[in-house]
Amino acid sequence: MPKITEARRASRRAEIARAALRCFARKGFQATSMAEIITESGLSAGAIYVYYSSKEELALEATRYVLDRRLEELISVRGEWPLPHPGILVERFMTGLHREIDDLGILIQVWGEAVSNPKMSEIVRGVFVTVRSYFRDFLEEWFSEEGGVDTEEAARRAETYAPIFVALCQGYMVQSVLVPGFDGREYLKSILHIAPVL
Amino acid sequence: MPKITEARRASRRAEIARAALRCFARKGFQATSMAEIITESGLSAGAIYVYYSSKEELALEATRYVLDRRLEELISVRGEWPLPHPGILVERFMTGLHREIDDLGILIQVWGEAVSNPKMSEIVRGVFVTVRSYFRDFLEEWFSEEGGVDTEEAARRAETYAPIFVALCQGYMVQSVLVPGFDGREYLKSILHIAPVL
DNA sequence: GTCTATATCCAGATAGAC
DNA sequence: GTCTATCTGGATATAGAC
Repeated sequence: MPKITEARRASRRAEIARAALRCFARKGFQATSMAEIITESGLSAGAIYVYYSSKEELALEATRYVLDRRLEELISVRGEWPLPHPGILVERFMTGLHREIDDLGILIQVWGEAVSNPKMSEIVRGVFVTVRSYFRDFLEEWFSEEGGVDTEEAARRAETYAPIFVALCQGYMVQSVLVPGFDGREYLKSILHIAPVL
Repeated sequence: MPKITEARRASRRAEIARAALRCFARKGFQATSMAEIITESGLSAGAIYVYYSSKEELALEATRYVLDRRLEELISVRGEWPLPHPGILVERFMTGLHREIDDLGILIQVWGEAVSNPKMSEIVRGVFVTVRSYFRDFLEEWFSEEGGVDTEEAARRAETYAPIFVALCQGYMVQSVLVPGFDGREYLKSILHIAPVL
């Protein structure tokens, strides 16, 4: 049983997770040592292990910490009128990302880690599916309102095109991290000129 | 000076690189130990270190090995008539990928590694830039032939839209690796219905 | 709860016989 | 060139004082 309040414990955990994230962003998950996280956090080995039982648990919690905050913001952009072009959603999503995460590289690293780590993979998959649902729901409305098709056809198209918009977000992230000189603003503008039709 | 022929040496290096890649695909770069690579290759520690001076050098060479083969194939799809929709290029690229690399996950892991490893980053950047040039050149032709615009405008649009098509390839890879149930065929088909316009 | 000090293990890389 | 055996450093995680 803990001798501190639950809130204090949660706050300490978050503090440690943030320190770990800064290290992970610099060197990646595997290449970051506990010693580095300990230094970055300003605490000691003993203290860290009171809150996290292993480096892996810490990595997973830190990852959830970043991704979940991202999703909260994403969901807050619904119910608007008139419906903007779906590309606008990509733009907002990316702008929000830049505002909250100074280093998008950590996300690319998380994907890489997820490839060989089932727990990480589950976290990532959850995020992708949520984002895809979000685009699907929006597109369904959009096709209904702007596309002049019945609801069934709108739903079908939405289901089909949602992964494309997810991909446009993912591609933005990859290129903004790994291609020096990538012009994000131009990229986002171009998406607005791409219209899904059938 | 080597006591074996250069060809034999290159063949051994490639053999080791392939063994390393199989390990990397399973566990990622950092999590793979030299002991695993040694076992997978069927050789011994001493033998490996004759051909590669460090694990890092081996990882870089193995990465180049995969990516370069990919690019060769990509470049072989030029000069066709009539010009197909640009989305067809994405389809061909992805189909080729699946044929040559059984596990696309290794590519996602390479991106993640590249985030914190400058040498890896340079390799990846080179590939992305090459692919982007390829799409740019194709789009320039395509806008000229099909878009009914002058060459200058065609060049401008090509430059603008190329990163979008690169992103569609990247997004395909990410989702096919990390989203169970991702329907690649449907995804590629949908791209054909998305027309870039200005 | 937090610290310092350390046990324990396993990694990458090398030495030297063959 | 290839092997076996091993050195050496640094990693995670723990013990025990405060």
